[in-house]
Amino acid sequence: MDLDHAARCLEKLGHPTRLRIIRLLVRAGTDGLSVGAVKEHLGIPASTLSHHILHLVSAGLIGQERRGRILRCTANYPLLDSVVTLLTEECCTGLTAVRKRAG
Amino acid sequence: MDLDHAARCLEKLGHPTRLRIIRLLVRAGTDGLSVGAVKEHLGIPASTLSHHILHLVSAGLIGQERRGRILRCTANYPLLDSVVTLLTEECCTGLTAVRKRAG
DNA sequence: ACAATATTTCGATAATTCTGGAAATATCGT
DNA sequence: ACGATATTTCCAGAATTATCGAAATATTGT
Repeated sequence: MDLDHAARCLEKLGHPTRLRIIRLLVRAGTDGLSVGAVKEHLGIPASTLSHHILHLVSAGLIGQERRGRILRCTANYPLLDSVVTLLTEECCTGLTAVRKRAG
Repeated sequence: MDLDHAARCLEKLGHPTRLRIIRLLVRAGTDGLSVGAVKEHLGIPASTLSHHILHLVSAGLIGQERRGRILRCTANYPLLDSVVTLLTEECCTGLTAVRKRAG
């Protein structure tokens, strides 16, 4: 996970709709949710949703597995973890110290 | 820190140049760096840099303090912490469990 | 007032992103 | 084969973002 890859992931996460998709999928657990279920939850047009999901897939943030007509989406927990880790370690060095200082 | 605000922050962090700026400033500590110093480090035109810095300031990710001709930029550690926290708690619930399960 | 330094604003262009209706594709059950 | 369901792809338009040279602004020292 280098800085450019992290930037690409953060860019994808940095859209309200996509962040909602990720939140849904993360909360859905390892079974994930179908595209249709996500659509119901968010109440947005199918094509718009499809585009956003494609963004997330392209960055590897979610995975997909087809089960007949249904396409199941799951959060890529390890990758999300890597992004958070880089943001914490690479970019937030000293954060702990600052927080301690601030109380 | 609601989801929309987090998305705005992530969007700003999701650009290679801006992520480099943040990394520089975080590593520079609470004293931060001047715009010129950042420019030297990254080697990009002043106007381009200025725009990116404006993005980061607008999201509150960095703060600025003028000292004569020099404009000192500092990372907003608490905000960065909030973003990481939201991404972890709100969007990565179950991550620890998954990791434990995976070994 | 002037020259030098630091940074922003202007202005213009190119590129990318977002959105969603309509049509296409894929799969299923009958 | 057909109709229904699930999802994507096509297409277009609107909006936003990225880039950077040139000009403008602000500050300092002399």
